[in-house]
Amino acid sequence: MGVIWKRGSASAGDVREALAPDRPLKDSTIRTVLTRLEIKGYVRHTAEGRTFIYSGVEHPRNVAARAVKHILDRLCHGSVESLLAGMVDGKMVDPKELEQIAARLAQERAVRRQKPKSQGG
Amino acid sequence: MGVIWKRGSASAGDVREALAPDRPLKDSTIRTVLTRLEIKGYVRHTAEGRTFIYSGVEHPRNVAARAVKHILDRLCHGSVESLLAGMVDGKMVDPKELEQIAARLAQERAVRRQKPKSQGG
DNA sequence: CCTCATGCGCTACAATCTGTAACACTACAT
DNA sequence: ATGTAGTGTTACAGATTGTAGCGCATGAGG
Repeated sequence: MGVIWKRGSASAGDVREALAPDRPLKDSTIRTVLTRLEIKGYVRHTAEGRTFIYSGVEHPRNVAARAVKHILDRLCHGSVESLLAGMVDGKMVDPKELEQIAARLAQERAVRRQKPKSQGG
Repeated sequence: MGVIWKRGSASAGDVREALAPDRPLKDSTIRTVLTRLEIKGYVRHTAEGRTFIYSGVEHPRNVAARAVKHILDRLCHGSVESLLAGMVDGKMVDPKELEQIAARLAQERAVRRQKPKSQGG
């Protein structure tokens, strides 16, 4: 997945080359994994000539968001506050920074509300 | 895990009873799972007479925080902002609410700084 | 002391997931 | 026709997960 996300899309060969320094894998290995990922719905492919080009079905950020939601529900009774508190506690985020991020996010939303018919998406 | 976290601690029997309505499992099944959890370090037990009382090693909130950190690193290049943006996007959190939470968290930290020698251990 | 119920340790077994790969077949370039 | 790159199919070991049986020890009761 990493490789595909980093590059946007990639063929089996591309993935193989990208991974090669770390893990010199056989061509078939890569393809097996790619196929499995596709079966699970994480990637999709289109044929470019006789070569399959794989690309992620979803933005990693969305995948992340869903994963976190899952954690949230299972481990924090759905409370975002509890989760963030835990992260602050574990020094994974700085509360000050968090405030700024939250502010930016809120403002962004506000802007989007103001002009909801921007032709994006 | 859920049962143990909800109750703080529990014996195999307790867990079994708690789970029974949903999934009527054999006694040995529960114990196997509990043992496995212990091997993996998620729970710990103390003997109460001949009965083992299991309790979680860590607060679920900490477990959650670590899990999220993992996601953060793998899927968001470590950017909290990206993650939260994704969650706002997916309507998992409200940015307004996020601001409030961040504010509370920041203040909480500030307070803790001010009187760092509160005897809470 | 003998017997019964309760709870533990150990072992088991199928299903699934994960990592790795070989082999056979096809299509394109020469 | 031949070689090469790329595909589909199949395989296989190790780990994880869900579920459970069996035998042994120990406390309760007679």
